[in-house]
Amino acid sequence: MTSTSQPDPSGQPAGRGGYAKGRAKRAEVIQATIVSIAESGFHGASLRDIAARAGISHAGLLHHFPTKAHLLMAVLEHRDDVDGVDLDEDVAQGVSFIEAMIGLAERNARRRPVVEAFTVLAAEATTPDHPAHAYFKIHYNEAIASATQSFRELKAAGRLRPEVDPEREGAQWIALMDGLQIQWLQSLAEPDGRPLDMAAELRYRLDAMLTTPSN
Amino acid sequence: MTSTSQPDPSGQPAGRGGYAKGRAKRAEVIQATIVSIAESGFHGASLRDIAARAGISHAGLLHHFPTKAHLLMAVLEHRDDVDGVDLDEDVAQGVSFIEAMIGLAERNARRRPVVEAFTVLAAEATTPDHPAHAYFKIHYNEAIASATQSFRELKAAGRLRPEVDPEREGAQWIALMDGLQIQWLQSLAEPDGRPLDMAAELRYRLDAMLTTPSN
DNA sequence: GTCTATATACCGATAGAC
DNA sequence: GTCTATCGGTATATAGAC
Repeated sequence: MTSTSQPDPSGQPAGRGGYAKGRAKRAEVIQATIVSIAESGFHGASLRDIAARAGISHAGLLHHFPTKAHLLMAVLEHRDDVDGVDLDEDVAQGVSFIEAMIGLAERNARRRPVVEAFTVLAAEATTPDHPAHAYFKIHYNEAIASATQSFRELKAAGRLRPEVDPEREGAQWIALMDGLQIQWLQSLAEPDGRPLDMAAELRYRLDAMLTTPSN
Repeated sequence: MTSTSQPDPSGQPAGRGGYAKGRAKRAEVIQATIVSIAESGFHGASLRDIAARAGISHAGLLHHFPTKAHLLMAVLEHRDDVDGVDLDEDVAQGVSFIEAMIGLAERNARRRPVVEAFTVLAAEATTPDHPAHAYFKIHYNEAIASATQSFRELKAAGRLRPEVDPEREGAQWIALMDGLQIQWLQSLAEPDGRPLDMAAELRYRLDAMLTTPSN
């Protein structure tokens, strides 16, 4: 045979693992969308700009994602998949959700466009008619619930100082992460001085609540 | 951070009480801009929508503010003036900056569009080429510096627990305020359940750091 | 100070060729 | 699967009448 690893150029099912080219282009478009939203927000990002970054026309993009809102949802779902894998891995190893969130902050410090995009989207999506509003409502409810539950467990294990209230700390932990992301992004825009260390800030906050140091 | 009075923004010397109508219309436009940015962000807000809310045409609006960016700057400066008056008042009465920020959170809970607009602007403006980028860089540096200094003073007065680090708490205090604003806005979009009490959350956080209850 | 009318550019989305 | 061409709409900004 001639070329060995030709992944179905015709765009047909091909039984097991078809649509390789289509899925690769979709992934490229999703990455381009994250960068564009990071720079301009959802309203400001244009399909033409995103398509150009992905190396296709904007009509070609709309073949993969029928509307701009569909594209946005694909970005959000993709992020859930990526983060979910890492968090599940940590939790499977017995790491508490709170500790896993510090790990997430560490990984985020290596993915600036993702943080930029989600920071602006979370702010935009507080308006009820934003296409990502429902997503962030669920996303935040779950994150706060998980953090709260984690603090409850730490409290039950006697690892939290007596005056610490798990019911408040869950929401405040998520709020702190969001606020630190804004400051981290701003610190990257300042040429002098080193960037904010989000994970170190979170570690400090957690240690301040623990009866014994975390590490 | 100019907390003093505006020297006639219309550009001409008001002399003996001139330009009253122009200034009133400018104020109306600024309020309309806040609402529009709150709903759509800066990129998504349109001059036609803003002008319609203020009861003029978009060309009439551009008579007062030559470009969209000029309009944005006017909004930011106006907010500095309004908040500056309240904060200066508190500080003049001997209230610490941290306590004054809790008061600000209380007032913000009665100004949803302002919080919406500034939450989305702060996120958008982390990109260096956003027209509000320079403003927020200064704004955050000042806010963090003031909060840090306030924590230093509390520490020196022996009112902070020994393990509390004033150098970290200033930035974390501002981060917490930002994150709570996002959650407060989201809580307003949920018909069930009562809204998040930002001031109560901050009071809890402060009390957790103090050797003696704050109030 | 505000308007109508317009210039110029870009938007999201569709149609149809290949 | 991707393209070119195009539709209908809206964007910021300007020109000039009143």
